[in-house]
Amino acid sequence: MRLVIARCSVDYAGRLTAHLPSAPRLILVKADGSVSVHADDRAYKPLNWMSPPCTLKEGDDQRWTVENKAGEKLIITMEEILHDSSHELGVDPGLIKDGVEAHLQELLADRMETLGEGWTLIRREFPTAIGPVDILCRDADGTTVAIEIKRRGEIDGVEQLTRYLELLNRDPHLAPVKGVFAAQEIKPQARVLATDRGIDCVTLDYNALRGIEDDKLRLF
Amino acid sequence: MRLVIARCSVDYAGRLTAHLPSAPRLILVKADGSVSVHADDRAYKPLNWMSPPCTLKEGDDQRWTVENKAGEKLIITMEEILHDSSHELGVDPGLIKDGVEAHLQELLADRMETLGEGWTLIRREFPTAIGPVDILCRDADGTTVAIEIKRRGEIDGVEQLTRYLELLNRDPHLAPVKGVFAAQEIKPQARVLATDRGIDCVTLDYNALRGIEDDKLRLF
DNA sequence: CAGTATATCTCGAGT
DNA sequence: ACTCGAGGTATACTG
Repeated sequence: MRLVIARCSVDYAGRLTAHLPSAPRLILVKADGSVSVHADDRAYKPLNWMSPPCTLKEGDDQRWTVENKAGEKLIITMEEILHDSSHELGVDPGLIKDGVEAHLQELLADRMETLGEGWTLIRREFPTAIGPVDILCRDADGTTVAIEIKRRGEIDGVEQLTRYLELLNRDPHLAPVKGVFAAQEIKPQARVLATDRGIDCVTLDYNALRGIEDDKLRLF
Repeated sequence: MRLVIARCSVDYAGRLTAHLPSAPRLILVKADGSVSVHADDRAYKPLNWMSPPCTLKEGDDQRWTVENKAGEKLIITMEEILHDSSHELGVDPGLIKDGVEAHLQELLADRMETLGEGWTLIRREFPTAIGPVDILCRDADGTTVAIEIKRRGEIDGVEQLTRYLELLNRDPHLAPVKGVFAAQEIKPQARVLATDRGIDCVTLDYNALRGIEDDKLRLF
């Protein structure tokens, strides 16, 4: 990892064209060849960047050119180098996450009765031609139910579930298939759309589901 | 801007919980108080971060705690400081962009005849209850047409246009309203869905549109 | 390789 | 404060 603090101007030409007028900035050159240009605010997003794989050519005229295979170019014109240091970091062991959609899916699949007495799992990630349905199950009456799970339930998720339901209901072995939209939080617009389409909405309590799971584990 | 290279472990507790085992990393502390943790790969996304506004408390036990108003916490446990430097950068003049959807919309609105002879603009950003339609116009027959413009046309855009068309066609003053999905590039699946719904697809040539515009400007 | 869904998405505009 | 849409989205995963 190379850290350069420099007064520079930057031009990007690729999916769009963009220009940064001259100012002092941080330029990060990483071991994978990627380059990013940061201002002194905003944690997440660089002002400009080139994702790997890409190659950096350091011209003798203070002009750095970073290019990728698609022909996108990032040109950094150095006007004054204020700091320049390099550091060996090695490969990062990576992030361990918890609480995402995958975990909600596992937890709910393990406790279908959360949705109602007598509900039973058919399978998780039920495959269809347009992608896997998060959970396919049966309700107490034996009716097939497709469940779409999101952390935050928005309109896109309802559209997605609608497409799955259309497809599943064409299969005479499965039809009729009902829909359940399950999320930790469901946006009002998504709820309205879902209800309008006869899709039930369920708010999932992540901590409660996890608590149940913990209790289960304690039994063994 | 403060640059710290350190062997550290990191814990985030907020919208999810996440843990980074001990390894050498770059920690960026910016003038707005934001903090980000970078590995030696990937230009765009930090391993971990806290967006502003937030406050950093540097404990005496090598433990940094960054917290925001929502109670999200980023805890960095420093094990070995390998580099630590600070730099004054000042406020960045900011990015100048060109070529985004807004510009496509302007260009197309100025040259409706790109879509066919006799096509006329009604208005850009035509307001509806569920949001503005990019362009509302009339074709050569006088039929109302709603246009959705994207840089890259994917399924979401077709769904969005479909919702607009449903709504617009309920208005007897406008109905029947046809749909046109216009983008620099249209994904095959989006094209299939659009065609299936009777929506025409148009590929926009940004450079050609801009060229026409440049010619126009040259006349004055 | 392309297509799809996710993201601590971020960010900005509009209400 | 909230919602909605756009992003050079990036990134991971699946066929």
